[in-house]
Amino acid sequence: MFNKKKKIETVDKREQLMKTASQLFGEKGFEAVSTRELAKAADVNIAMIAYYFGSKEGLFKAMIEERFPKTVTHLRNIQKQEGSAWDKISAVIDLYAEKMMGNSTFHKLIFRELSLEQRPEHRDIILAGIEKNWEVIKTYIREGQECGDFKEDLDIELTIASVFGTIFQLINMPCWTIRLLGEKDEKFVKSEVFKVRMKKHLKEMMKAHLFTKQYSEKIHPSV
Amino acid sequence: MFNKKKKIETVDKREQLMKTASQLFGEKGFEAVSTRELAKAADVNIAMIAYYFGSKEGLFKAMIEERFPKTVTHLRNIQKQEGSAWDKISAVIDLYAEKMMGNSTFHKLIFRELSLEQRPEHRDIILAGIEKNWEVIKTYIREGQECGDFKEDLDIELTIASVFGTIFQLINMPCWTIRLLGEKDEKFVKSEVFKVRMKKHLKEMMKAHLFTKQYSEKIHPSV
DNA sequence: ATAAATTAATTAAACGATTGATTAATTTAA
DNA sequence: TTAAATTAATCAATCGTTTAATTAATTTAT
Repeated sequence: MFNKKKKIETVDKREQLMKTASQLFGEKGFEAVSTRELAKAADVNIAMIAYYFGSKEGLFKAMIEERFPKTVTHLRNIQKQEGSAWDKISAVIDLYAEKMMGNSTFHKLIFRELSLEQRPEHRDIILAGIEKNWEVIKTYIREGQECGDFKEDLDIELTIASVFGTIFQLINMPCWTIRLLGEKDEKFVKSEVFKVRMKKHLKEMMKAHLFTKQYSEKIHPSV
Repeated sequence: MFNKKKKIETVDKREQLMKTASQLFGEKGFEAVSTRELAKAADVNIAMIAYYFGSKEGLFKAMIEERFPKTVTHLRNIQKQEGSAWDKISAVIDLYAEKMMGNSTFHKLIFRELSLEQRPEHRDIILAGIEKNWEVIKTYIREGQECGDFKEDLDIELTIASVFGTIFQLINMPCWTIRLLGEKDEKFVKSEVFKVRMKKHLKEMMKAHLFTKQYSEKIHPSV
């Protein structure tokens, strides 16, 4: 055979392991997934974990490092686009709703890792990746304050926590969410209908929270 | 000896196991804590786990069932007290801030369990305990709507998710929170200062979110 | 009330099973 | 031919659980 299967298959099996790990670790937790279960699900020999990643933990670390979404670029692109400060906050909400819903099992993993006191090294990697994003979001909020649209006395950090917390709560605990919403199927939290509803709620809440009374009067004059 | 040591010591060791399990499972996750580590930390023979709870999983289940906070009573007490609908929402925020901050390791455990697909039975126990609380909170929001204080077009369920999500995000991932707030010590998220700040933010955000424009005008007339 | 009998609580040691990791041999690709 | 990739088999260590023996507490019988 003259086809260059080597490189291709190499990448495939390494990638296959990371993909499967992301899925299984996200669903069950790192410790609950054995290397045998993982290798079988990835259709790969168990020794390949050590071959490519050194160990199960090495695979976990590599997975976080390589698959962690590089959101900061998208966030900065929002700045380049025209629009008011609110338009940018609105775009931030859209961006995170899309990102976290599109990769919910991975984000389950990420946030679970942050709630554990097991692997400080992983936490540092994750937080380093997130921290930059906060700064961009803060810029947008301050921009709205400077032009007089947003309130001056906002708790900017906790406002960010509320946006993340809302999405996280809804996405990472599907059983909680469907119970709250009275839905039957857990797949509902992955649906377009739910995504629209979540975005709408977050934007309405943030609008009321961020904008000054004056602005609110201007666009919604009282009867 | 005529002292009734038996019953007393029995309760002690059983209780000691549950207390230690709550702590360790909360910090490290259920699977990451071995029965030996648990028994040693609880200063109890390893066989006592099987003796009192049947198994490690049995201990976990018993711990959730027996230690899960019975919040619904406190929530209903809020109803009995006088005050506006907003006073009740405000009291709900206070209640949950206090409860979740006062027992953060246990709540880490609870919410982590809801994000996993491992033990459906545990999820059902937890959700059954939470569900009743939602209904009470919904009553208070509807009350505010009926008397004209709150907006008519609120997404009540997602509003609840935002309150829970904010607290959860801040409490259950201390490393995330101190990084966001620029603090050094993880103990900050357990401090009184932080608790006050969290309550203040949540109440201000919810005030802006829940109240009608008319009401907002009435108490904060624009210049 | 006291001794004997019974039950409950506790222990150290060991159980088989499974864990993550490694080996040495084999296959594949360059 | 050589290096990389892949395999089945095996490693010691640890896992949750159980055992059989012992101590402590309670009940029963006298």
